[in-house]
Amino acid sequence: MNYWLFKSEPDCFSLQDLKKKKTEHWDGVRNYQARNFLRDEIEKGDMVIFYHSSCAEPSAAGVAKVVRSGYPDFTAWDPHSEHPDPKSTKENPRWYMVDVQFEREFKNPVTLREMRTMAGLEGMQLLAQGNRLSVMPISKQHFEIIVKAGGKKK
DNA sequence: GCCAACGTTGGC
DNA sequence: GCCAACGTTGGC
Repeated sequence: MNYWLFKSEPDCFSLQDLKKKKTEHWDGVRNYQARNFLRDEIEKGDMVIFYHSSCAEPSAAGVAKVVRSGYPDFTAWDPHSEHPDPKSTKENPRWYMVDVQFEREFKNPVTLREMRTMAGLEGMQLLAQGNRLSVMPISKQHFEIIVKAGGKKK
């Protein structure tokens, strides 16, 4: 089993939105490196840190679980979707997505600011300078440290 | 809103 | 295949 970190802008789609919907497809990723993870490496049963980016307090908000591995992102085919791509077709899909299920909301969201100073998170890709990937791997150790710091919400 | 870091595009 | 121009991300 592998661990991942997914970024989302909470104004767009937050962990609380996922909580309400229970399960949702993680569509709209339009970056090849992230696409390769979604298509080739992320498997059913993998765990995900749900990270809120581009907001007042960027932070790890909770945990989600992958319930369906990579399949074509059909929103790319729809000219009226958020992220249409006319070069992606049903016959030759360019973009992929997975389905995630709500697992846990942290009692205390773990802010980026905190993560930069927390022991044991050295080398985490999220903390690397200029990191822009919206889907990235995270080690089991780093995953567990963040989950522990986040705590359980009743 | 600014801007550094990065990915993508397209002319050559 | 290089690289300048451009667009986007995302923290601050």
